[in-house]
Amino acid sequence: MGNTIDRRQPRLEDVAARAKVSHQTVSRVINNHPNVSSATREKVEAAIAELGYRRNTAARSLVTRRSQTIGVLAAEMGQYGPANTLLGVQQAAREAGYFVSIEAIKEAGADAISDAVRHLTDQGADGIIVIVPHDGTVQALEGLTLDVPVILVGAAGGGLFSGALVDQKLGARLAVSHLIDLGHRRIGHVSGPQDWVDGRSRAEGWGERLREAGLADDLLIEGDWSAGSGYRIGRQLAAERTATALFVGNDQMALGLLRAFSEAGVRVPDDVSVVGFDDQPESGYFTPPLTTVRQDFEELGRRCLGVMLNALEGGAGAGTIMVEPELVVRSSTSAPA
Amino acid sequence: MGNTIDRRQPRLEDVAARAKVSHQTVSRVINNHPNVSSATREKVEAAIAELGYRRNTAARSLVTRRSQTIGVLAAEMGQYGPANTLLGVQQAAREAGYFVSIEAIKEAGADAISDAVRHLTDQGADGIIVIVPHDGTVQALEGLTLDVPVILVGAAGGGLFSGALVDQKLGARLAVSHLIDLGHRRIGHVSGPQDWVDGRSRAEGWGERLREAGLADDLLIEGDWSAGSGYRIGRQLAAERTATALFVGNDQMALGLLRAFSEAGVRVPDDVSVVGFDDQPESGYFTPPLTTVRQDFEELGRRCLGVMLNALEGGAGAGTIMVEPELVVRSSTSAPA
DNA sequence: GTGCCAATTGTTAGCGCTCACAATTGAATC
DNA sequence: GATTCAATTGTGAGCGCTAACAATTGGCAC
Repeated sequence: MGNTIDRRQPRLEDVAARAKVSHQTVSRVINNHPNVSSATREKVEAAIAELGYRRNTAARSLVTRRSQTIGVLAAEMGQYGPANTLLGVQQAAREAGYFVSIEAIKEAGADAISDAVRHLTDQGADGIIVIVPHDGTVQALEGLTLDVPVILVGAAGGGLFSGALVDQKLGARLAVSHLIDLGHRRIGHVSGPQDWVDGRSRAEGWGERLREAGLADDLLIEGDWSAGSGYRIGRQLAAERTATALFVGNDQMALGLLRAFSEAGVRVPDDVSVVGFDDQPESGYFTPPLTTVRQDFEELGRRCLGVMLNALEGGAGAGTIMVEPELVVRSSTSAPA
Repeated sequence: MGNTIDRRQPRLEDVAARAKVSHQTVSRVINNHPNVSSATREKVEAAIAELGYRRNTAARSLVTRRSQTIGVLAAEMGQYGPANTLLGVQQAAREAGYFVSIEAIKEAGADAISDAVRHLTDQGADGIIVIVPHDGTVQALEGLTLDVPVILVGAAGGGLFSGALVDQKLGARLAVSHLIDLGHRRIGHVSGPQDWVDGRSRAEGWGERLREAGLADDLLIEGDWSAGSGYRIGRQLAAERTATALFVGNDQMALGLLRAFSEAGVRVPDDVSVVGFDDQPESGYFTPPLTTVRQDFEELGRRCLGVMLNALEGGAGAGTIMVEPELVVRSSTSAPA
C-alpha cells in the first residue's frame, strides 16, 4: 500500500526498514557474516525477496576498493585459442562471483598493451589476465608498476608474473615423437612467427626431440599462423620434397599446406605425413583428417582464473601452472613410403 | 613536500589542493565542462599529470548511476562469429569510452539467459548486447523488465528490442542465385538447426529464391552447424546423389561435406557444387577452396555498438540495422556437368 | 537479583565523486 | 561610479555501501 511504485531501486535502508532492523544487519546478511541470528536472517532475506533488492556494486566497490572484476587483455581475440581461453576464464570467474571485462588489442606493441592495461585498471579491475603471446609482452608489462596481480597466459612470466600455459615444448615433442615412431627420419617444421612465444617453444621442442634422436633439425620454415602462409610454404615444399614428414605450427597453416599438397599432387600421408597443433573442432574433417596436438584452451582459461583467485584471495604465491597437451592421431600421418 | 610517499591513489581533492582550486573545478576539467578558463584548465591538467591522478570509476558510477559498461551476453562465445562480433563491439566501445563486460552461457535456455542478464545488471551495465541467436531468446528477454537498453544481435527484436543483424535471407539468396546462374536446377540445402534464427532465415531465403525461379525446394536436410554433422549428411548425400548443387548453412558443415564427398569419390565442383556461409579465414584453403557468403562479424559488432550508443545517449529510437553479406566465389562451384 | 561475558544489533563516519546551488569575479552598459 | 549580467569558481549534500566502534540483549554463575 502507499507509494510502492515511484521509487527506483530499493537500497539497504529500504530492506532494513521492511525487516525492522538496521541497514548494517542487512549488510551482514548479504555478506554472510557470522553473528546474525537465524530469525533475523530469515526476516531480512524475506524482505530482500519481497523488495527484489539487489546490491549496488558501485557503492560496494567504492568502500571496499574491490570491483570483483577481472580484466582480460587479449590480442587476436577473434581466434580460436584466445576466444576459448576467454570462455574458460569467464566461466570460472562467474562461479567465483567475479565479472570479466575485456580489452582487445590489434597490435601487440608496448603502447597498446600499456593503454589497454590502464583502461582496465581505470575500471578498477582487481586483477588482469594477459593473453598476448608475443615476445615483448613481459617487458611491456614490467614497465608498468601495477598494484594488481597480473597473470600471463601462454607466456612464461619470467618470475615476475604468474602464468598459465600449455606445455608447448611437450606438445611439439609429442608430435615429433609420433613421426619418429612411424619411421620418419627427415622431419621438417613449419613454424609460427618466432617472435611469438608459442611459435618459438614449438620450434624448440621440435629441434630438441630431433637432436635427441640423432636426426637433422635443419628444415625449418617460418609462417605467420595463417592458412595462407601454410599454403605458400606448402607450394614451395611440394616442389622441393625434402622431408617425408612435417610438423606444422598450427592447424590453420596445416590446412593451407594440405591444400597446396593436394593441388601439387603430393599425397598426404602417402608421400608426406603432416601433424598440426591446436586441434580445432574442424581439424578432424580436413582432407585428410589431421593428426594434431590438442590444446585445451577452456581448461587453460579456467586454471588461469584459479591462479588469479589464489593471488587475489590466498595472497601469496605467483607460480606458473601448465596444462598438458595431447596427441590426437588421425589420418594425415603414416609410415614413410 | 614531506609525506608524498605513503598515500595511495590521489583523489580529486589532492589535485585540487595542488592546483589551488576547488575539487569541483577539477571535476569540471575532467569532464570537459565548458566555463572553465583556459588558465585554470592548464593548471589543473598539470596537477593531474604530476600526481598521476586517475578518476575512481566506482565513485563516479555511484553518483551518476552510469557504469560506462556495456554487458555482452553470448552463447557459443568460442565460435568464430560470436568471437569476432564481440571483438567489433569491444573496439567500438573502447573508442566511445565504454568498458565491455562479458557473460557466456552454455545452453541458451530462458533461465540461463535471465541469470546472465541479471549478473550483468548487477554489475550496473548501462546496456546489454545479446548474442544468442536462438528462438526463445526474445521471449526469455521479454519476461525480464529491464531498465537498460537491450540490443539483439542476429535476431529480430520483434519490435521490442533493437537489433543488429546480417541479412541472412539476402545471403542465402545470393548463394542460390549464384548456383542458378551457373545452370543448376536441383539445389539442396544443408541447413543449420531450425530453432536458430539464422538457420531458419537462411533456409527461408534458399526456399524463396528457388520458388521464384520455379525450382523445387524439397531438398532440405538439417544439420547442427558442426563439421561432424556436415560429414554425416555428406555421406548420405553422396549415396543419394539427388542434387547437383548444395547450399550449406555454414562453412564448418561445408568442410565436413567436402570431406565426405572426397571419401566417397564425389568430385567438387565437377559432380556437385557447394556453397558455404560465413567465410571463415580458412575457407579459402579448403579442398577445394570454398565459394561462400561472407559475413562481416566485426562490422556487425561495431554497428551494434553504434545502435547501443544511440539508445544510450541519443535516447530515442530502437530500430534494427542490417549488415549486407557478400558472395565470395572460389572453386567449389561450377556449371553442372 | 546482581554482575559478567559473549552474542547480536545499532550508530556513525566516510569511500571519491557529481549535482544543485551559492558566491564571486570581471566586463559591459548606463 | 552604480548596475547588470554572464562567465567562472566554490560550497554543501549525498549517491549506497561497509568498517569500526558502541550499545544492547540474553544466558549463566554467584
